[in-house]
Amino acid sequence: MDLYSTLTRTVEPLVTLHPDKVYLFVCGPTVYDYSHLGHARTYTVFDVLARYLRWTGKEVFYLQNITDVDDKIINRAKEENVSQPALARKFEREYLRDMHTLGINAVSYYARATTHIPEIIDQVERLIAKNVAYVTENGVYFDLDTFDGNGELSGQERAKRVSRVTDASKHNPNDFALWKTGEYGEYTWDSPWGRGRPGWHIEDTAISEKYFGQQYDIHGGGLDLIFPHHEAEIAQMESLEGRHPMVKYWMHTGFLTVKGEKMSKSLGNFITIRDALKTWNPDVLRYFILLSHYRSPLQATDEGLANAAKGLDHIRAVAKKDNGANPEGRKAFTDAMDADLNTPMALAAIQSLAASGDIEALREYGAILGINFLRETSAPLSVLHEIRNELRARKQFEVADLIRERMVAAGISITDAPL
RNA sequence: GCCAAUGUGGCGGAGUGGUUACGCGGCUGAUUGCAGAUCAGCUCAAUCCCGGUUCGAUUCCGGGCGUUGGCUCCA
Repeated sequence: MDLYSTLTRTVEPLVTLHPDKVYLFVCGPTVYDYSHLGHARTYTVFDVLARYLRWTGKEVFYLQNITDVDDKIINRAKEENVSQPALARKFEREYLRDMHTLGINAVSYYARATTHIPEIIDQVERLIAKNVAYVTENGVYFDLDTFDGNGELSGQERAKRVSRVTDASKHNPNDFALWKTGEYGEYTWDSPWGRGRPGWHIEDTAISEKYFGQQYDIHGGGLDLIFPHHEAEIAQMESLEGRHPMVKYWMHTGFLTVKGEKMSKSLGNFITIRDALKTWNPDVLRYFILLSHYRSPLQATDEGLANAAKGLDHIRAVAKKDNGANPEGRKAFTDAMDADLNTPMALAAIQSLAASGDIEALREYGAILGINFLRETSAPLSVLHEIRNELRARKQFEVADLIRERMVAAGISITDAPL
């Protein structure tokens, strides 16, 4: 399989550090609010990546962190007059529920920042010992002047203002916090530098180092994390022992936009996953997301979703008779997936598999994409269908139509064959 | 200002140095208790602009313009 890496800006064959094993780390959300369609996109993409790699026979350790200590959480908890842990746990639960609904189930392990404080403190201590970090009265900062590789990922030379904290105690405005001393309510811990809490970037490297070591295969996340977050991760991790690159394949998903603007919590233009699910079912959402390549921008519009719903319906309507394997169609599918996870092309292959009636492939590939391409026929439903057909055969159309009307109202589409 | 992504038909959205997927929509016919769906066929139609390389560029190179984003928390 070939993958595009932001680090080299090219598509390269995936060569993992250990044959047949893939270590995949994806930045999870900060749990201070409901997740929106932008999150749905990113996590659907990596869900499909992990499923596909596993399908090809690789053992995938898919690690995702949950940022549950952060300014946003502190502020939000204060606003809502609840404790930080209560707020974080609540939105973590909601996040996981949304993921479950969307069929996102490939993550091997979710790691909370707050349950890895000893690892974080340990990593900060080692960075200080390496003389790449220094202690001030406000906390511990990373000394960016010691790291030559900064800017390699984002293309920004000598990246400026990595930290949002303007703190006179810093040697350089670019330096970012590893540990912030102070009292921050429930989420404050003792450390060699005084009570406080971790900086944003250090949690990811502490967690990934614990489970993967200092080098691993794929690091994913949204495009918005390249700078400064991922740059900072590289600086931290590669400063420990100088292993370079910390990660060879940096995968970044394109933005989901609404009316031409990026969907984000700060802009307030976001559509939450649960709201979207009121109108569209999870299969349609996944189909819509995979209809465009993961690095392209994707417009969230009702027309686009409706288009996706119709397209998926079409596949299900066509895929009826089992005509056996369609080797060209199968090869087209895997070729597309191998080509930097080209899901739009893979879905084109699905169309031809449906048209030719390769039911087995549709079932198998549907499991990779997390989409059911076959019409569901539960036992009660098929009984209902049988009864309707019997009624139609007896020309009792009034009752048959009533049943159809009710079923459609309940969201179950019906296709009658000619009598 | 610096950095990055992106710019394809009525719409969504791929690939490609020469014949441009796939879907949605549109049209015609078949089929049909009706609706829908399906089947056959059709139409339709696009590669931001200007240069360069080339027999030939939408594709490669250079420049420009537009859009979105990053430089502040963000998937």
